[in-house]
Amino acid sequence: MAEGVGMSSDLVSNGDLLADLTDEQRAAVMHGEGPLLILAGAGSGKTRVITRRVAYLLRQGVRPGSILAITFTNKAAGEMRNRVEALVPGNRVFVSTFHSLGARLLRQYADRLEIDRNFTIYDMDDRNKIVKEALESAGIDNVRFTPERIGGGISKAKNQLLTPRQYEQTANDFFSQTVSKVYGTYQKRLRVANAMDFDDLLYLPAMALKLNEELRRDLDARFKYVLIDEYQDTNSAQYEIAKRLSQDYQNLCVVGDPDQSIYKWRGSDIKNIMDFERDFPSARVITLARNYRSTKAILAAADAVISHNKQRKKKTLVTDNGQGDPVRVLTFDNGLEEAEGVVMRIKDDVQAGKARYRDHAVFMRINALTRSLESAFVKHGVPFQIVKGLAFFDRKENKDVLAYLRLLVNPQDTISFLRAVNEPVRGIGKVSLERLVRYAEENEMGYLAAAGQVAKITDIRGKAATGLRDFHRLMTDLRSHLELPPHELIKLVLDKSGYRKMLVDSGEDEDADRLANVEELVTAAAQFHAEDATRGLGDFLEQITLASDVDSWDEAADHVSVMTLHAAKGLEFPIVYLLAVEHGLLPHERSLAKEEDIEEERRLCFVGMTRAMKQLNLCHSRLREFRGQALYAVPSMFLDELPADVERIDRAGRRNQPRSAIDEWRAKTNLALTGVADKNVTPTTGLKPKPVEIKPTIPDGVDTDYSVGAVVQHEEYGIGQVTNMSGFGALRRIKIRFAAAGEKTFVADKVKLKMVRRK
DNA sequence: CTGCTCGGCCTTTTT
DNA sequence: GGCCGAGCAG
Repeated sequence: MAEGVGMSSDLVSNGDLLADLTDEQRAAVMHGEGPLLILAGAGSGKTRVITRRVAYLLRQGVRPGSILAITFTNKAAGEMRNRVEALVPGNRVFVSTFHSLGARLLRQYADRLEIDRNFTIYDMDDRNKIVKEALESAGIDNVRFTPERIGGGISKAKNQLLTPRQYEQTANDFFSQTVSKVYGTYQKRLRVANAMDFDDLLYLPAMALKLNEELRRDLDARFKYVLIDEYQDTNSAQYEIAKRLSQDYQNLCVVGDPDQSIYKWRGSDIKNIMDFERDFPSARVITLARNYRSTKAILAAADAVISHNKQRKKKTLVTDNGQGDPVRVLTFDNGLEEAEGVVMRIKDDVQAGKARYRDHAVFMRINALTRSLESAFVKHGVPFQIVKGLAFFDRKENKDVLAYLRLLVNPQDTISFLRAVNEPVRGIGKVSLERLVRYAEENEMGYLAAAGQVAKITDIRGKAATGLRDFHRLMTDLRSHLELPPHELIKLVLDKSGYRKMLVDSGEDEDADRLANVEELVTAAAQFHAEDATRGLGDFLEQITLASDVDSWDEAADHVSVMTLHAAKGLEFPIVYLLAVEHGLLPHERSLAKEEDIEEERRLCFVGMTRAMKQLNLCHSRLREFRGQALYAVPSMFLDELPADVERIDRAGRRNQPRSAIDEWRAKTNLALTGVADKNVTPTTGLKPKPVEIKPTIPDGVDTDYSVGAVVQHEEYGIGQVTNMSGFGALRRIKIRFAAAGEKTFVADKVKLKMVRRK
């Protein structure tokens, strides 16, 4: 659940905005004009304070249009918008992330900035492809540095507002010099494709505000009040935007907590918050130190850890909450037992009536660790949602269809052209495409336009030539329907491109799943259109690309939430499990070289710990499987920093457990695990625990016991019959044929159905 | 020239 | 476990 949801007072509708606030909170809400810095410790009710402040300003007569509120995720933006509207009905304030704001400004002021407003937003995959092309055209063999690393370098440069030329001046090591060699080419390639990467969405507006005084003045006057949440995680570009929007009207209110700065690696600069008073000498500073979220035990533990950071202003969180359960450190033998142990504990809790599934969250440092958990959840029939990296829109089939759509909106889009042109197969191979690209570049035209002139490209003949001509005709035809609502257009793409036919004809199970997924893409677009019919295909695509991981998180459903520590920022849960608190994972091994990086890892740990309201469990294993290898894992240094009164439970996974694979191994070899932690027992000699056989079955318990043939009732479409089921866990899809609406595919976990007749 | 398959390589965190 | 590139068959 989001921060503050637990406080009933947030449900005040149109009532007194101030009555239930502390003196400090009230001061922050009522602060009039001028810069304001709110240093808000974890759990101090900051979201609530910003929301109330916006509502307060509105009640004071400030026009909604002159308020700009910046949040860290689109989800947080939506929530704030709704809460403000509940407090001050009829007032829609502009709440957005920095990136969405940037995209909006770029499109709105496209003419003044001389850009094409139909630009495509490139995600990291797209970015890396462009980097790769740039590396190739610069003749740099990408053996030394991966496109990802180079792309990261370019990203950092842009976040620091360095132009290719400026960056060149600062490049004094081999890596930066390599980055410098492709940075300019990279930008050119983006512009040719009429594409923006994530960083451009900040870089270009920041530059425009810096260099175009007229535009700056306009926007400063338009957004007289600017509020920024999570200010400790702003980078230089975001800082520039904030500052330039707050020169003539210095009503800039920033909220943050230096102890929760966890994005230094992507350019965020803790100095922005530390130096706020220097940037705005008239700033008022309000500190919110009282914590309303956690028990004393949890706060003491979190405080003990974070106080080991040297680069830090000392501060202590206090709470009136009770002492609560002791913080637990759970030690497991291996990752499998850890996953099972955590899931079993959660299940026990729920079955004992102590908590609901939705009260639990499991955090981890890296996405890869979610996999073992997923199996355990499925095996024990515990409902869960992984707030994850590999999301719905990242699946191949959806990316393919989205490539068509992007190319429709922006015919210059090179990456999307290359993705869509031979999917389904049209007999256009690598060589023909290289020739087409060369032709397009020589004639300074888009790839799609070049495909339209394929007759002029003498070295493309036969199948490839026909395929390209067909593809160009297809896109021309589809483009004439661009004004259709997004879902209609997607259907048209699926039919006319042959993509649907390809999946239907294939007969592979996997392709049936894919078909269900692209059908669901249609549903998603239809929903998008239903929410606001004024938004078109371009808006749909933008929303998908700019959506953050937590945006897809369903906080209302009764399931355990699983996510990375980064995604957990800003959330709170009664019971929290932190997985794999081990040296090399938290702190991550890539951070071990520098003390300042370790401090960021410690802040990350702190963020995770302070999400917990009632109970906090820190888990680690003796053995960690990684890349198919089992390695001995050392407990994290952060565990040593905990206060003495934490409860340490060893071999926590043995409770309620069948004999584990490692127990069997131990019995067989007659060795005590702890005594042989050295090289003569390698994973290949049998140490690697055999995974307990886990079949991807449907979780039992929850209402997912539909089967093909069952008759169900849907609240919107009425009675229907289940015609197909596919996938499992969160990915489980159910296909239902309705009398009136025809066949629809749903996510089984999400769809609300009433069983009419079992099969 | 195209398209499929197999094997080697890498793996933090994200808008 | 997943992606890319090399190698091979049509």
